[in-house]
Amino acid sequence: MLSIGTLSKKTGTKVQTIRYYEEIGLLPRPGRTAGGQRRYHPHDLDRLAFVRHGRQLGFSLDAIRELLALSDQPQQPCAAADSIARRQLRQVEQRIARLSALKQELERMITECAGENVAECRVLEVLRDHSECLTDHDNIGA
Amino acid sequence: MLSIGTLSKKTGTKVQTIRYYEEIGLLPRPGRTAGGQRRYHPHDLDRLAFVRHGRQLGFSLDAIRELLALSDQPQQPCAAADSIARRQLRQVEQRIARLSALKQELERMITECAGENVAECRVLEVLRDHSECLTDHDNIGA
DNA sequence: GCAATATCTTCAGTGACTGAAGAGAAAGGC
DNA sequence: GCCTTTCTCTTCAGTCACTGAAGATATTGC
Repeated sequence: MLSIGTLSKKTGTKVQTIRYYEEIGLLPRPGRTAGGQRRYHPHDLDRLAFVRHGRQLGFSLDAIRELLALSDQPQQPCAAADSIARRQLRQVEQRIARLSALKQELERMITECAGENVAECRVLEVLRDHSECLTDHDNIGA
Repeated sequence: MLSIGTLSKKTGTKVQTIRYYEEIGLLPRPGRTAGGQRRYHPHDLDRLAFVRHGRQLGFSLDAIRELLALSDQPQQPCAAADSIARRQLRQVEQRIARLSALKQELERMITECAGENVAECRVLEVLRDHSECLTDHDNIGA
């Protein structure tokens, strides 16, 4: 039986985060001691590690919820898990593409900065200049 | 004199977002019609475009606030703007590095997925397997 | 038995918006 | 001038994924 602090240390998850996952139903409600403290099975540690690993891979908690539901039914075909992962991969690729464009623009701003005073500063000029504006006006999510 | 809707269309910013920027002091409080509707100067349009462009480059609103303050004082040396941009560049590079690692791991998950049923699904296996866990336990921010 | 540490609940806050409700203002057409 | 449609107003709550703090109680180690 593991305390919440032990789970926290073993997974690198803050105690409050573990309680938060419980609250939103990602982790089952654990048993309690006579005094009301949570006590976990090793099984719960695995589940939490799964969640954290998914987060580190950039999955949303909703996606992780789906993946957990899949992994609870081992007879299902794995196409669903595959498609979740592919969706995630596409999102990651999009973010990389967008960030690479930003990187280029930032580098250009910096290298072209004359270093004199703000009036000629390339950094501010780029931000001011509407014509160089990136044209996609939807998500920023950088 | 421009209505908030015109600003919204010209910059691709939602009306509520413009009001939000006003509320947090990024945009000055505009004049009002007799009926209480906001009316903007072209000057305000430029400022909003500056903000939005900064956001698209991944600057936080706080960073943009600093940049705006700099651009309001054109006699200052531009070292400050430069250092904000460099900081931003470093952050962007870090995000790209992290996302590239995620991309690799996701690709590996997907290509190795046998496609049979969940029990052998590589996607879920990777998430379950603690030993393959990325070792940095701090920020996720993907 | 006591002190130190861990855990409890509850609430509020973060960043950067977004959405909705319900009411009033402006604009265009006739 | 009136009517309808569209715009805008304020206010409040919600999003995501946590994070922090206050004040009280439990457990652990010595």
